[in-house]
Amino acid sequence: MTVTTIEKLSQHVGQVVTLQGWVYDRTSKGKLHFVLLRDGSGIVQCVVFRGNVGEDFFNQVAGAGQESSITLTGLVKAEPRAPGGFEIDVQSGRVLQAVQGYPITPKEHGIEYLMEHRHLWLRSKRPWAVMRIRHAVIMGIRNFFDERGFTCMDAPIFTPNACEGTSTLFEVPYFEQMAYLTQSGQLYAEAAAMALGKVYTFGPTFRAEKSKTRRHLTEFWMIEPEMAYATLDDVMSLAEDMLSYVVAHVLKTRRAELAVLERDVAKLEKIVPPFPRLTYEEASRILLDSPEIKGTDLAFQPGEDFGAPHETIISNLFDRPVMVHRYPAAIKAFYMKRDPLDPTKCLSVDVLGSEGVGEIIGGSQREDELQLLLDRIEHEKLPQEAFQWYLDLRRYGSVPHGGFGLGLERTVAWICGIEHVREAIPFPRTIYRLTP
RNA sequence: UCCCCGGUAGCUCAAUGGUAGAGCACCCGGCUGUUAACCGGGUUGUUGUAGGUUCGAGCCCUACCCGGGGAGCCA
Repeated sequence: MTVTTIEKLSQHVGQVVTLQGWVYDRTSKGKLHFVLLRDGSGIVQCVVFRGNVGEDFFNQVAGAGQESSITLTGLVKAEPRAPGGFEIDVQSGRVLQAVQGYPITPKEHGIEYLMEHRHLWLRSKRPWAVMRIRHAVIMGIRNFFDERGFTCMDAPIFTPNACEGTSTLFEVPYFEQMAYLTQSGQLYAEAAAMALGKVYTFGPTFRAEKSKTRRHLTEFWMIEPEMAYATLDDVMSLAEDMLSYVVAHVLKTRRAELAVLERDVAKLEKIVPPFPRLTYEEASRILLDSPEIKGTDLAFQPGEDFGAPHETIISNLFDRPVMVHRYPAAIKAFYMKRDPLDPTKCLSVDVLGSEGVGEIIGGSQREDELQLLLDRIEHEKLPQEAFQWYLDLRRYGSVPHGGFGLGLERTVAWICGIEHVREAIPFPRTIYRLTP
């Protein structure tokens, strides 16, 4: 007898197989049960006739509510009446645990209730699809960098100081001193790039910002490639190629999951290079002329950073991600290199996801001249002693280099077409949620 | 930190200041093709907490707690 998984059933039509899973839903009709069985790889309808399995097992299934653990053995049939097109004609089985009163029913639930039961909610179709796509995104990213000769070099999570100095950090006791949870692996990625040329970090990142929006988590995963001998153009090309590669990988391997989420696949199929590139100045002119916000509280102030509504306006003009580059240096981080053609600007880029989802990537060419970097650190009133090791990178063999940071959950949310990043991570951490 | 919204049965929600309700879930019975099954019957309440106003508060007032949406900041 073959033990298999639901996603492989098409290879077993006409055979007797055993499935190991849980009752996703059941409807009973006198002498038969329709058991929707899920096993993590998918969901399949199993038909249990009293005449085929015997009184005993039939009655056990009758008492097996949602999420009862159960194994079923039966004949795999192609069956157009069944959801998914396949069906198991059950011959025997075993109820490991009969469950009554599973808290998440097929009916509607509020988000608070679902978040409170996230450990169980993960079993439902929608989180299942999102998590499978999240995995495909991660695999796509790793394959992309691997194919391009990047080495994964993860940065520490305990850090001695702020890397950008501005964001709020989580402080934790570290023996006799205080440490901070990392808010970016970038400075370490720069050191790694000087050692291995092309590298990326892939790890959790922590921001103690008191943000309460659909785009924010206090703990999220970030991918940060960094390349020696790279310019801003190289950084933008890398971002464009990587996003296209990842979307193509998801389209190739996660069609069923996108269908569960009712994602408009045609919109994803348009995500191919080249992405539109706008300078900050060009984007500013669009915003200043935008009738949507002209004269309102949201009106754009030249020289300022873009707010979320501004990003949405720009992103909605295109059918693929937009790269906005050369922001004013004054509103960007100290390590970003000035534009030699306009020293008020820096060689930075933000990539705004399509369909108005906002920023998914922030990157730049880094300042590689020691003195200019020292000037910036002083100007920003950052503690110079904390950056001595970082400054060494400019003392010993400094080269032009750059990279970016990609927010994994924002990317997954964008590809899945879901509203809120909290659904793009298994156990979200937000300002008011630390459990489960 | 600021602005807005919410908290009533296990869940989703109703309820002019005047007896706290429905659907679903759950339990019992019926049904060999269900897709959120259907039909009949049944069980379910510290109205977030603490005060206050009132003859009378789920409803009005105050404070607090919890959550949701947004701003700022960011990925």
